[in-house]
Amino acid sequence: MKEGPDISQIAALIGDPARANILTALMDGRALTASELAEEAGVGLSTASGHLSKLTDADLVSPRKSGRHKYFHLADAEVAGVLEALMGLAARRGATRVRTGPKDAQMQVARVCYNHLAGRMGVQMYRSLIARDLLAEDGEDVILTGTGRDFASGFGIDLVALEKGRTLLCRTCLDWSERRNHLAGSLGRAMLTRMEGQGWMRRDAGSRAVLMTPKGQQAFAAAFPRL
Amino acid sequence: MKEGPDISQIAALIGDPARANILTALMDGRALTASELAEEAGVGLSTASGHLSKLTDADLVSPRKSGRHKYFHLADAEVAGVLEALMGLAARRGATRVRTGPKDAQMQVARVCYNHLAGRMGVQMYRSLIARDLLAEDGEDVILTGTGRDFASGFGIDLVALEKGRTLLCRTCLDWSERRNHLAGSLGRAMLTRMEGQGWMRRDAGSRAVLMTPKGQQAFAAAFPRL
DNA sequence: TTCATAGTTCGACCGTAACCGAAGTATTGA
DNA sequence: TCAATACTTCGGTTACGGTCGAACTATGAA
Repeated sequence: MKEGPDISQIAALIGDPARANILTALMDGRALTASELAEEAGVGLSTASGHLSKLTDADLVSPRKSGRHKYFHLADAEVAGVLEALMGLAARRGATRVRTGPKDAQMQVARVCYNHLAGRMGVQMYRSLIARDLLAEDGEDVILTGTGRDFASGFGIDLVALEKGRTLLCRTCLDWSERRNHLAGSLGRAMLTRMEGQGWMRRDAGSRAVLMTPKGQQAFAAAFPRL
Repeated sequence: MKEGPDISQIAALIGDPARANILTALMDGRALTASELAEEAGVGLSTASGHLSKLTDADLVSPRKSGRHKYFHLADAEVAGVLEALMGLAARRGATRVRTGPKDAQMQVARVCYNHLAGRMGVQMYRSLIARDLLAEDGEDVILTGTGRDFASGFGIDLVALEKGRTLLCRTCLDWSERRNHLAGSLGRAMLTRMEGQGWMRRDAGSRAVLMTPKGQQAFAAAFPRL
Protein backbone atom coordinates (compact mmCIF):
# COMPACT_ATOMS: atom_id res chain seq x y z
CA MET A 1 0.00 0.00 0.00
CA LYS A 2 2.79 2.38 0.83
CA GLU A 3 6.14 3.23 -0.68
CA GLY A 4 9.47 2.88 0.98
CA PRO A 5 10.56 0.85 3.98
CA ASP A 6 8.21 0.19 6.83
CA ILE A 7 9.07 2.41 9.73
CA SER A 8 6.34 1.37 12.11
CA GLN A 9 8.04 -1.77 13.37
CA ILE A 10 11.24 -0.03 14.38
CA ALA A 11 9.41 2.98 15.73
CA ALA A 12 7.15 0.74 17.81
CA LEU A 13 10.23 -0.95 19.18
CA ILE A 14 11.61 2.38 20.33
CA GLY A 15 8.15 3.47 21.41
CA ASP A 16 7.88 1.32 24.51
CA PRO A 17 9.01 3.26 27.59
CA ALA A 18 11.08 0.42 29.01
CA ARG A 19 12.88 -0.17 25.74
CA ALA A 20 13.39 3.56 25.22
CA ASN A 21 15.01 3.71 28.64
CA ILE A 22 17.28 0.85 27.72
CA LEU A 23 18.33 2.50 24.47
CA THR A 24 18.85 5.85 26.15
CA ALA A 25 21.00 4.21 28.79
CA LEU A 26 23.17 2.71 26.07
CA MET A 27 23.65 6.06 24.36
CA ASP A 28 26.86 6.65 26.25
CA GLY A 29 28.44 3.87 24.23
CA ARG A 30 29.11 1.58 27.14
CA ALA A 31 27.99 -2.01 27.15
CA LEU A 32 25.71 -2.89 30.05
CA THR A 33 24.49 -6.21 31.38
CA ALA A 34 20.88 -7.34 31.25
CA SER A 35 20.49 -6.81 34.99
CA GLU A 36 21.86 -3.29 34.84
CA LEU A 37 19.53 -2.45 31.99
CA ALA A 38 16.57 -3.91 33.84
CA GLU A 39 17.43 -1.57 36.68
CA GLU A 40 17.76 1.39 34.31
CA ALA A 41 14.47 0.62 32.66
CA GLY A 42 12.66 0.06 35.92
CA VAL A 43 11.36 -3.40 35.08
CA GLY A 44 12.02 -6.92 36.25
CA LEU A 45 14.85 -8.99 34.89
CA SER A 46 12.61 -11.33 32.95
CA THR A 47 10.84 -8.43 31.32
CA ALA A 48 14.09 -6.76 30.36
CA SER A 49 15.36 -10.01 28.93
CA GLY A 50 12.37 -10.15 26.63
CA HIS A 51 12.89 -6.58 25.51
CA LEU A 52 16.54 -7.17 24.86
CA SER A 53 15.92 -10.15 22.66
CA LYS A 54 13.50 -8.09 20.60
CA LEU A 55 15.99 -5.27 20.28
CA THR A 56 18.65 -7.76 19.30
CA ASP A 57 16.44 -9.37 16.67
CA ALA A 58 15.86 -5.95 15.16
CA ASP A 59 19.60 -5.22 15.17
CA LEU A 60 19.21 -2.16 17.32
CA VAL A 61 21.50 -3.58 19.98
CA SER A 62 24.14 -6.29 19.86
CA PRO A 63 24.92 -8.78 22.60
CA ARG A 64 28.33 -9.92 23.69
CA LYS A 65 28.70 -12.81 26.04
CA SER A 66 31.36 -12.71 28.66
CA GLY A 67 31.24 -15.48 31.17
CA ARG A 68 27.86 -15.64 32.75
CA HIS A 69 27.24 -12.01 31.94
CA LYS A 70 25.71 -10.79 28.74
CA TYR A 71 26.64 -7.30 27.72
CA PHE A 72 24.53 -5.24 25.36
CA HIS A 73 25.55 -2.19 23.36
CA LEU A 74 24.02 -0.15 20.55
CA ALA A 75 24.40 -1.91 17.22
CA ASP A 76 26.11 0.97 15.44
CA ALA A 77 26.42 4.72 15.17
CA GLU A 78 23.46 4.94 12.82
CA VAL A 79 21.17 3.73 15.58
CA ALA A 80 22.66 6.30 17.91
CA GLY A 81 22.06 8.95 15.27
CA VAL A 82 18.39 8.09 14.92
CA LEU A 83 17.97 8.19 18.68
CA GLU A 84 19.61 11.61 18.81
CA ALA A 85 17.33 12.82 16.04
CA LEU A 86 14.30 11.61 17.96
CA MET A 87 15.57 13.40 21.05
CA GLY A 88 15.79 16.55 18.98
CA LEU A 89 12.14 16.25 18.01
CA ALA A 90 11.11 15.42 21.54
CA ALA A 91 13.08 18.32 23.01
CA ARG A 92 11.42 20.79 20.68
CA ARG A 93 7.98 19.74 21.76
CA GLY A 94 8.87 20.31 25.38
CA ALA A 95 8.49 16.64 26.11
CA THR A 96 11.53 16.77 28.31
CA ARG A 97 11.63 14.48 31.26
CA VAL A 98 9.96 15.60 34.44
CA ARG A 99 13.14 15.40 36.40
CA THR A 100 15.08 18.32 34.97
CA GLY A 101 18.03 18.27 37.27
CA PRO A 102 21.23 20.27 37.52
CA LYS A 103 22.93 17.79 35.28
CA ASP A 104 20.91 18.94 32.30
CA ALA A 105 22.85 22.16 32.07
CA GLN A 106 26.11 20.29 32.07
CA MET A 107 24.74 17.92 29.43
CA GLN A 108 24.29 20.86 27.09
CA VAL A 109 27.90 21.87 27.58
CA ALA A 110 29.52 18.50 27.09
CA ARG A 111 28.26 14.95 27.03
CA VAL A 112 29.03 11.58 25.56
CA CYS A 113 27.15 10.59 22.43
CA TYR A 114 27.63 6.90 21.75
CA ASN A 115 31.38 7.10 22.20
CA HIS A 116 32.38 10.58 21.16
CA LEU A 117 32.06 14.13 22.45
CA ALA A 118 28.78 16.00 21.94
CA GLY A 119 27.21 19.21 23.19
CA ARG A 120 28.67 22.70 22.87
CA MET A 121 32.23 21.46 23.30
CA GLY A 122 31.76 18.76 20.69
CA VAL A 123 30.38 21.23 18.18
CA GLN A 124 33.13 23.75 18.94
CA MET A 125 35.79 21.12 18.31
CA TYR A 126 34.20 20.13 15.03
CA ARG A 127 33.80 23.67 13.76
CA SER A 128 37.32 24.57 14.76
CA LEU A 129 38.70 21.61 12.83
CA ILE A 130 36.64 22.50 9.77
CA ALA A 131 37.56 26.18 9.88
CA ARG A 132 41.25 25.33 9.89
CA ASP A 133 40.90 22.84 7.03
CA LEU A 134 41.99 19.99 9.24
CA LEU A 135 38.68 18.35 8.38
CA ALA A 136 36.89 18.77 5.07
CA GLU A 137 33.24 18.14 4.45
CA ASP A 138 32.12 16.27 1.40
CA GLY A 139 28.40 15.79 1.38
CA GLU A 140 27.46 13.79 4.41
CA ASP A 141 31.00 12.49 4.64
CA VAL A 142 33.86 14.26 6.26
CA ILE A 143 37.51 13.50 5.66
CA LEU A 144 40.76 14.20 7.43
CA THR A 145 43.02 16.41 5.32
CA GLY A 146 46.80 16.10 5.08
CA THR A 147 47.35 18.83 7.64
CA GLY A 148 44.60 17.24 9.68
CA ARG A 149 46.54 13.99 9.83
CA ASP A 150 49.55 15.84 11.18
CA PHE A 151 47.37 17.54 13.74
CA ALA A 152 45.83 14.26 14.89
CA SER A 153 49.22 12.58 15.18
CA GLY A 154 50.54 15.52 17.15
CA PHE A 155 47.51 15.18 19.37
CA GLY A 156 48.69 11.70 20.26
CA ILE A 157 46.43 9.63 18.08
CA ASP A 158 47.60 6.55 16.22
CA LEU A 159 45.85 6.94 12.88
CA VAL A 160 47.35 3.80 11.40
CA ALA A 161 45.84 1.70 14.16
CA LEU A 162 42.47 3.39 13.76
CA GLU A 163 42.42 2.78 10.03
CA LYS A 164 42.86 -0.93 10.58
CA GLY A 165 39.47 -1.10 12.28
CA ARG A 166 36.20 -1.66 10.50
CA THR A 167 34.57 1.57 11.60
CA LEU A 168 34.88 4.67 9.46
CA LEU A 169 37.57 7.10 10.61
CA CYS A 170 35.42 10.24 10.38
CA ARG A 171 31.67 10.55 10.55
CA THR A 172 29.37 13.41 11.33
CA CYS A 173 26.67 13.14 13.94
CA LEU A 174 23.89 15.64 14.41
CA ASP A 175 23.87 17.18 17.86
CA TRP A 176 20.35 17.35 19.26
CA SER A 177 20.96 20.23 21.60
CA GLU A 178 23.11 22.34 19.30
CA ARG A 179 21.54 21.24 16.02
CA ARG A 180 24.91 21.16 14.34
CA ASN A 181 27.33 18.47 13.35
CA HIS A 182 29.93 17.09 15.64
CA LEU A 183 32.65 14.53 14.99
CA ALA A 184 31.91 10.83 15.29
CA GLY A 185 33.65 7.79 13.85
CA SER A 186 36.72 6.09 15.24
CA LEU A 187 38.59 9.40 15.24
CA GLY A 188 35.86 11.05 17.26
CA ARG A 189 36.08 8.23 19.73
CA ALA A 190 39.86 8.41 19.90
CA MET A 191 39.82 12.15 20.45
CA LEU A 192 37.54 11.81 23.44
CA THR A 193 39.57 8.95 24.86
CA ARG A 194 42.74 10.96 24.43
CA MET A 195 41.34 14.03 26.13
CA GLU A 196 40.15 11.92 29.03
CA GLY A 197 43.56 10.31 29.25
CA GLN A 198 45.22 13.72 29.33
CA GLY A 199 43.03 14.71 32.25
CA TRP A 200 41.18 17.39 30.34
CA MET A 201 37.79 15.98 31.19
CA ARG A 202 36.11 13.06 32.89
CA ARG A 203 32.77 11.39 32.59
CA ASP A 204 30.19 11.94 35.25
CA ALA A 205 29.29 8.65 36.89
CA GLY A 206 25.64 7.90 36.31
CA SER A 207 24.94 10.30 33.47
CA ARG A 208 26.20 11.11 30.03
CA ALA A 209 27.56 14.45 31.15
CA VAL A 210 31.27 15.18 30.69
CA LEU A 211 32.93 17.43 33.22
CA MET A 212 35.85 19.67 32.25
CA THR A 213 38.81 20.03 34.56
CA PRO A 214 40.28 23.54 35.00
CA LYS A 215 43.35 22.41 33.13
CA GLY A 216 41.14 20.98 30.43
CA GLN A 217 39.24 24.24 30.02
CA GLN A 218 42.41 26.04 29.00
CA ALA A 219 43.92 23.26 26.94
CA PHE A 220 40.70 22.67 25.03
CA ALA A 221 40.27 26.35 24.22
CA ALA A 222 43.86 26.47 22.97
CA ALA A 223 43.57 23.33 20.90
CA PHE A 224 40.18 24.14 19.37
CA PRO A 225 39.83 27.93 19.22
CA ARG A 226 36.63 29.52 17.99
CA LEU A 227 37.43 31.24 14.73
CA MET B 1 15.62 8.20 35.89
CA LYS B 2 17.07 8.91 32.47
CA GLU B 3 18.88 11.82 30.88
CA GLY B 4 17.72 13.76 27.89
CA PRO B 5 14.31 14.12 26.33
CA ASP B 6 11.85 11.29 26.37
CA ILE B 7 11.76 9.66 22.98
CA SER B 8 9.27 6.92 23.72
CA GLN B 9 6.16 9.06 23.29
CA ILE B 10 7.05 10.29 19.84
CA ALA B 11 8.39 6.92 18.77
CA ALA B 12 5.20 5.23 19.94
CA LEU B 13 3.24 7.70 17.92
CA ILE B 14 5.15 6.74 14.79
CA GLY B 15 5.08 3.12 15.81
CA ASP B 16 1.45 2.43 15.06
CA PRO B 17 1.05 1.03 11.53
CA ALA B 18 -1.90 3.22 10.65
CA ARG B 19 -0.15 6.38 11.80
CA ALA B 20 3.08 5.36 10.10
CA ASN B 21 1.12 4.96 6.88
CA ILE B 22 -0.35 8.41 7.31
CA LEU B 23 3.04 9.98 7.90
CA THR B 24 4.59 8.10 5.01
CA ALA B 25 1.80 9.27 2.73
CA LEU B 26 2.51 12.85 3.75
CA MET B 27 6.21 12.51 2.96
CA ASP B 28 5.65 13.83 -0.53
CA GLY B 29 4.91 17.21 0.99
CA ARG B 30 1.34 17.44 -0.20
CA ALA B 31 -1.50 18.17 2.16
CA LEU B 32 -4.17 15.46 2.22
CA THR B 33 -7.65 15.38 3.70
CA ALA B 34 -8.65 13.18 6.58
CA SER B 35 -10.65 10.93 4.27
CA GLU B 36 -7.76 10.48 1.88
CA LEU B 37 -5.45 9.65 4.75
CA ALA B 38 -7.95 7.16 6.15
CA GLU B 39 -7.90 5.45 2.77
CA GLU B 40 -4.08 5.49 2.66
CA ALA B 41 -3.83 4.06 6.13
CA GLY B 42 -6.46 1.42 5.51
CA VAL B 43 -8.66 2.36 8.46
CA GLY B 44 -12.07 3.89 8.93
CA LEU B 45 -12.61 7.61 8.94
CA SER B 46 -13.33 7.80 12.64
CA THR B 47 -10.15 5.91 13.43
CA ALA B 48 -8.08 8.13 11.19
CA SER B 49 -9.60 11.20 12.78
CA GLY B 50 -8.44 10.00 16.17
CA HIS B 51 -4.95 9.34 14.88
CA LEU B 52 -4.77 12.73 13.24
CA SER B 53 -5.69 14.57 16.38
CA LYS B 54 -2.96 12.74 18.25
CA LEU B 55 -0.41 13.56 15.57
CA THR B 56 -1.55 17.17 15.63
CA ASP B 57 -1.25 17.38 19.41
CA ALA B 58 2.30 16.12 19.14
CA ASP B 59 3.10 18.66 16.42
CA LEU B 60 4.05 16.02 13.92
CA VAL B 61 1.42 17.18 11.47
CA SER B 62 -0.44 20.47 11.10
CA PRO B 63 -4.04 20.91 10.02
CA ARG B 64 -5.38 23.54 7.68
CA LYS B 65 -9.08 24.02 7.28
CA SER B 66 -10.48 24.80 3.88
CA GLY B 67 -14.23 24.77 3.61
CA ARG B 68 -15.56 21.52 4.90
CA HIS B 69 -12.28 19.79 4.18
CA LYS B 70 -9.42 19.58 6.61
CA TYR B 71 -6.02 19.20 5.07
CA PHE B 72 -3.07 17.75 6.95
CA HIS B 73 0.60 18.11 6.16
CA LEU B 74 3.86 17.32 7.94
CA ALA B 75 4.65 19.93 10.56
CA ASP B 76 8.11 20.77 9.26
CA ALA B 77 11.18 19.49 7.51
CA GLU B 78 12.65 18.18 10.74
CA VAL B 79 9.82 15.69 11.05
CA ALA B 80 10.41 14.62 7.46
CA GLY B 81 14.08 14.22 8.27
CA VAL B 82 13.42 11.94 11.21
CA LEU B 83 11.08 9.82 9.11
CA GLU B 84 13.73 9.50 6.42
CA ALA B 85 16.28 8.50 9.03
CA LEU B 86 13.94 5.81 10.33
CA MET B 87 13.44 4.59 6.79
CA GLY B 88 17.19 4.32 6.49
CA LEU B 89 17.33 2.08 9.54
CA ALA B 90 14.38 0.02 8.38
CA ALA B 91 15.82 -0.42 4.90
CA ARG B 92 19.08 -1.73 6.29
CA ARG B 93 17.37 -4.43 8.27
CA GLY B 94 15.56 -5.66 5.18
CA ALA B 95 12.27 -4.64 6.68
CA THR B 96 11.15 -3.35 3.33
CA ARG B 97 7.52 -3.67 2.51
CA VAL B 98 6.30 -6.97 1.16
CA ARG B 99 5.06 -5.40 -1.99
CA THR B 100 8.33 -4.55 -3.71
CA GLY B 101 6.97 -3.34 -7.00
CA PRO B 102 8.55 -1.92 -10.13
CA LYS B 103 8.15 1.54 -8.67
CA ASP B 104 10.80 0.85 -6.07
CA ALA B 105 13.55 1.00 -8.67
CA GLN B 106 12.30 4.33 -9.90
CA MET B 107 12.06 5.58 -6.33
CA GLN B 108 15.79 5.01 -5.94
CA VAL B 109 16.46 7.11 -9.03
CA ALA B 110 14.28 10.07 -8.22
CA ARG B 111 11.53 10.72 -5.77
CA VAL B 112 9.92 13.50 -3.83
CA CYS B 113 11.04 13.97 -0.23
CA TYR B 114 8.68 16.31 1.59
CA ASN B 115 8.73 18.88 -1.20
CA HIS B 116 12.14 18.56 -2.80
CA LEU B 117 14.03 16.14 -5.00
CA ALA B 118 15.58 13.04 -3.46
CA GLY B 119 17.17 9.83 -4.69
CA ARG B 120 20.14 9.53 -7.01
CA MET B 121 19.14 12.60 -9.00
CA GLY B 122 18.69 14.67 -5.87
CA VAL B 123 22.08 13.69 -4.58
CA GLN B 124 23.70 14.31 -7.95
CA MET B 125 22.25 17.79 -8.08
CA TYR B 126 23.47 18.56 -4.58
CA ARG B 127 26.98 17.27 -5.18
CA SER B 128 27.24 19.09 -8.45
CA LEU B 129 26.28 22.37 -6.80
CA ILE B 130 28.79 21.84 -4.03
CA ALA B 131 31.61 20.85 -6.35
CA ARG B 132 31.16 24.04 -8.35
CA ASP B 133 31.04 26.22 -5.23
CA LEU B 134 27.50 27.30 -5.97
CA LEU B 135 26.59 25.89 -2.58
CA ALA B 136 28.93 25.88 0.40
CA GLU B 137 28.62 23.67 3.43
CA ASP B 138 29.08 25.09 6.88
CA GLY B 139 28.51 22.48 9.51
CA GLU B 140 24.98 21.23 9.20
CA ASP B 141 24.04 24.39 7.35
CA VAL B 142 24.53 25.03 3.70
CA ILE B 143 24.53 28.44 2.07
CA LEU B 144 24.13 29.77 -1.44
CA THR B 145 27.31 31.52 -2.60
CA GLY B 146 27.45 34.65 -4.76
CA THR B 147 27.93 32.65 -7.93
CA GLY B 148 25.25 30.30 -6.66
CA ARG B 149 22.79 33.17 -6.53
CA ASP B 150 23.52 34.01 -10.15
CA PHE B 151 23.07 30.39 -11.09
CA ALA B 152 19.72 30.13 -9.31
CA SER B 153 18.46 33.33 -10.88
CA GLY B 154 19.54 32.11 -14.31
CA PHE B 155 17.68 28.91 -13.54
CA GLY B 156 14.52 30.94 -13.28
CA ILE B 157 14.18 31.16 -9.52
CA ASP B 158 13.06 34.29 -7.73
CA LEU B 159 15.37 34.34 -4.74
CA VAL B 160 14.00 37.59 -3.35
CA ALA B 161 10.53 36.08 -3.13
CA LEU B 162 11.89 32.94 -1.48
CA GLU B 163 13.78 34.91 1.12
CA LYS B 164 10.62 36.65 2.20
CA GLY B 165 9.19 33.35 3.40
CA ARG B 166 9.71 31.95 6.85
CA THR B 167 11.40 28.74 5.76
CA LEU B 168 15.16 28.61 5.47
CA LEU B 169 16.47 29.02 1.92
CA CYS B 170 18.89 26.10 2.00
CA ARG B 171 18.80 23.04 4.18
CA THR B 172 20.38 19.64 3.87
CA CYS B 173 18.34 16.47 4.13
CA LEU B 174 19.81 13.00 4.49
CA ASP B 175 18.80 10.68 1.68
CA TRP B 176 17.84 7.27 3.02
CA SER B 177 18.60 5.36 -0.15
CA GLU B 178 21.82 7.13 -1.09
CA ARG B 179 22.96 7.95 2.43
CA ARG B 180 24.15 11.34 1.35
CA ASN B 181 22.85 14.85 1.63
CA HIS B 182 20.49 16.40 -0.84
CA LEU B 183 19.11 19.91 -1.00
CA ALA B 184 16.01 20.85 0.99
CA GLY B 185 14.68 24.20 2.13
CA SER B 186 12.68 26.65 0.07
CA LEU B 187 15.34 26.62 -2.64
CA GLY B 188 15.16 22.85 -2.88
CA ARG B 189 11.44 23.11 -3.24
CA ALA B 190 11.69 25.84 -5.86
CA MET B 191 14.24 23.87 -7.89
CA LEU B 192 11.92 20.88 -8.09
CA THR B 193 8.94 23.05 -8.98
CA ARG B 194 10.95 24.78 -11.69
CA MET B 195 12.14 21.53 -13.21
CA GLU B 196 8.62 20.20 -13.26
CA GLY B 197 7.42 23.42 -14.86
CA GLN B 198 10.09 23.12 -17.51
CA GLY B 199 8.87 19.65 -18.38
CA TRP B 200 12.05 17.93 -17.22
CA MET B 201 10.23 15.58 -14.91
CA ARG B 202 6.80 14.83 -13.56
CA ARG B 203 5.50 13.15 -10.46
CA ASP B 204 4.09 9.68 -10.67
CA ALA B 205 0.46 9.72 -9.61
CA GLY B 206 0.03 7.55 -6.55
CA SER B 207 3.64 7.26 -5.46
CA ARG B 208 6.54 9.48 -4.52
CA ALA B 209 8.47 8.49 -7.62
CA VAL B 210 9.54 11.21 -10.05
CA LEU B 211 9.76 10.28 -13.71
CA MET B 212 12.27 11.96 -16.01
CA THR B 213 11.25 12.97 -19.50
CA PRO B 214 13.78 12.32 -22.33
CA LYS B 215 14.27 16.06 -22.65
CA GLY B 216 14.75 16.26 -18.90
CA GLN B 217 17.41 13.55 -18.92
CA GLN B 218 19.62 15.66 -21.14
CA ALA B 219 18.89 19.01 -19.60
CA PHE B 220 19.46 17.71 -16.08
CA ALA B 221 22.78 16.13 -17.00
CA ALA B 222 23.86 19.40 -18.59
CA ALA B 223 22.76 21.55 -15.68
CA PHE B 224 24.16 19.32 -12.93
CA PRO B 225 27.14 17.42 -14.34
CA ARG B 226 28.95 14.86 -12.27
CA LEU B 227 32.39 16.23 -11.54
C1' DT C 1 -34.80 25.33 4.02
C1' DT C 2 -33.34 20.83 3.07
C1' DC C 3 -30.14 17.45 1.78
C1' DA C 4 -25.44 15.72 1.23
C1' DT C 5 -20.70 15.52 2.41
C1' DA C 6 -16.68 15.92 5.81
C1' DG C 7 -15.21 15.33 10.06
C1' DT C 8 -15.59 14.56 15.35
C1' DT C 9 -17.04 12.26 19.48
C1' DC C 10 -18.77 8.45 22.06
C1' DG C 11 -19.40 3.69 23.58
C1' DA C 12 -18.35 -0.97 23.27
C1' DC C 13 -15.46 -4.63 21.82
C1' DC C 14 -11.29 -6.99 21.26
C1' DG C 15 -6.35 -8.22 20.61
C1' DT C 16 -1.85 -7.47 21.56
C1' DA C 17 1.82 -7.06 24.38
C1' DA C 18 3.88 -5.63 28.79
C1' DC C 19 4.45 -7.43 33.16
C1' DC C 20 5.67 -10.59 37.04
C1' DG C 21 7.00 -14.82 39.40
C1' DA C 22 8.35 -19.44 39.12
C1' DA C 23 10.72 -22.95 37.00
C1' DG C 24 14.53 -24.12 33.93
C1' DT C 25 19.41 -23.59 31.82
C1' DA C 26 24.19 -22.18 31.81
C1' DT C 27 28.43 -20.70 33.79
C1' DT C 28 31.48 -19.71 37.48
C1' DG C 29 33.47 -20.46 41.97
C1' DA C 30 34.08 -23.09 46.16
C1' DT D 1 30.22 -32.04 43.10
C1' DC D 2 27.45 -28.57 44.92
C1' DA D 3 25.95 -23.93 45.38
C1' DA D 4 25.40 -19.29 43.72
C1' DT D 5 24.79 -16.03 40.14
C1' DA D 6 23.09 -14.52 35.51
C1' DC D 7 19.95 -15.03 32.31
C1' DT D 8 15.93 -17.31 29.61
C1' DT D 9 11.51 -19.36 29.04
C1' DC D 10 6.83 -20.21 30.27
C1' DG D 11 2.15 -19.37 31.98
C1' DG D 12 -1.28 -16.39 33.56
C1' DT D 13 -2.97 -11.80 34.42
C1' DT D 14 -3.95 -7.26 33.19
C1' DA D 15 -4.41 -3.00 30.92
C1' DC D 16 -3.81 -0.01 27.28
C1' DG D 17 -5.06 1.39 22.94
C1' DG D 18 -6.73 0.50 18.17
C1' DT D 19 -10.94 -0.48 15.85
C1' DC D 20 -15.67 0.14 14.20
C1' DG D 21 -20.40 1.94 13.88
C1' DA D 22 -23.68 5.21 15.32
C1' DA D 23 -24.93 9.56 16.69
C1' DC D 24 -23.67 14.35 16.42
C1' DT D 25 -21.71 18.87 14.39
C1' DA D 26 -20.35 21.85 10.69
C1' DT D 27 -20.01 23.39 6.11
C1' DG D 28 -21.52 23.72 1.41
C1' DA D 29 -24.83 22.87 -2.46
C1' DA D 30 -29.47 22.68 -4.35
